[in-house]
Amino acid sequence: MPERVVMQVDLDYFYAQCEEVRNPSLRNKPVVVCIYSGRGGDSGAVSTSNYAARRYGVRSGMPIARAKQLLRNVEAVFLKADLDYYDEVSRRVMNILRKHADIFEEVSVDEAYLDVTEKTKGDYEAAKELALKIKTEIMEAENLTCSIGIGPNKVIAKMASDYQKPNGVTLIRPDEAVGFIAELSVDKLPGVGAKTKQILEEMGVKTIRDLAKQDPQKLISRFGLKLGNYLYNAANGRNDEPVKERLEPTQFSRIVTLKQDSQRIEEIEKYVDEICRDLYSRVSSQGYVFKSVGVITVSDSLSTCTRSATYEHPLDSYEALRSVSTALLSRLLEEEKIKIRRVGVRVSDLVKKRGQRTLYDFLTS
DNA sequence: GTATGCTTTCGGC
DNA sequence: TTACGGCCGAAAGCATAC
Repeated sequence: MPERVVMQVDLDYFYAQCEEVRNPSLRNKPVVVCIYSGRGGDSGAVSTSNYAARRYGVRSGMPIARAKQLLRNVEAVFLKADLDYYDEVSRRVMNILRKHADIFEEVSVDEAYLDVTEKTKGDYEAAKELALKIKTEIMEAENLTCSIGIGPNKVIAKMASDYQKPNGVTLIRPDEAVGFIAELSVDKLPGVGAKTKQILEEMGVKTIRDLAKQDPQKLISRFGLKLGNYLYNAANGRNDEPVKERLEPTQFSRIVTLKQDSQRIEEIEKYVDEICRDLYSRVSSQGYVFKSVGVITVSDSLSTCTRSATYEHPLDSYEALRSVSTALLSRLLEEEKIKIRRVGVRVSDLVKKRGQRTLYDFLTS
């Protein structure tokens, strides 16, 4: 296969940066974007924060009360996340990115891969020019900065964009890839979290250079065929995962925090009813029915439990979703003697309703 | 034993 | 000192069929 040119674009501290754009007086101050649980006070978690807040140790996922503690002596701003607004900004930015790619893959609200092999004719200098042009265009249209990584595959492009942020451009040519990642810690490799890192550490593997020298059979026996092969190849700068368009969502879910912890099914069912109503209207308005339904619970000790069911024919009404969800919930509550803090419902195995144009139809028309 | 498909958990943002 | 969201996609885990 001829050498590819892959670009990864990451919008910097996205939610907090959107807030700075909407209200420029926030710049220079620590900004913490929060999702409140609805239990009152500071109950909830930090979604993201700007770099001024990060300097004080604020991190995504942290309890809001802890972030307030870290920022107690500072003039900081805490905001409730406005997800609809961020989605709208994201949609406009993705439309800019899409038109510069041969193949475009939207990974999340703030991240995308672009295969630009043909657009650049395989020339890395041209790719760097294109990255600068994209950054300028996003700045002029939305006042947003982003970080861009360019490399011969998705893994190298992602690690390149992580290398210099915020507002960076990092170019790694094919012959530089192995050297660029060699001395980084293994957990810089996408897909290596705390668990894999610890196992590797026990094998005496700390850096990606160490990982690249391992016997691939040994990695496969420890991590399985798929992850073992991935680790071995990625550590050696190789990754053949294609950039591919994601035209349709694969699941929808909605989860809420109860006003207070409960183990009473009648109480929890009230929330499930409401969630099903809301979720069904969202899924239906986007033209989908679904063959799988799952309920998710989070206990008072923050452990997660789920139950799900798959049917041969798609479910296509709120009533069906509610009745399946409550049945799954009662089964879960019988089997697990836990106090529930949060409850949610998920639908997957989506099927497009008849007569609905797919996103693919729309984009290619 | 292996392939397949469904359920549950994990991890990133 | 503690504190704790709402999504998503994909991997891991498990059961079943052959």
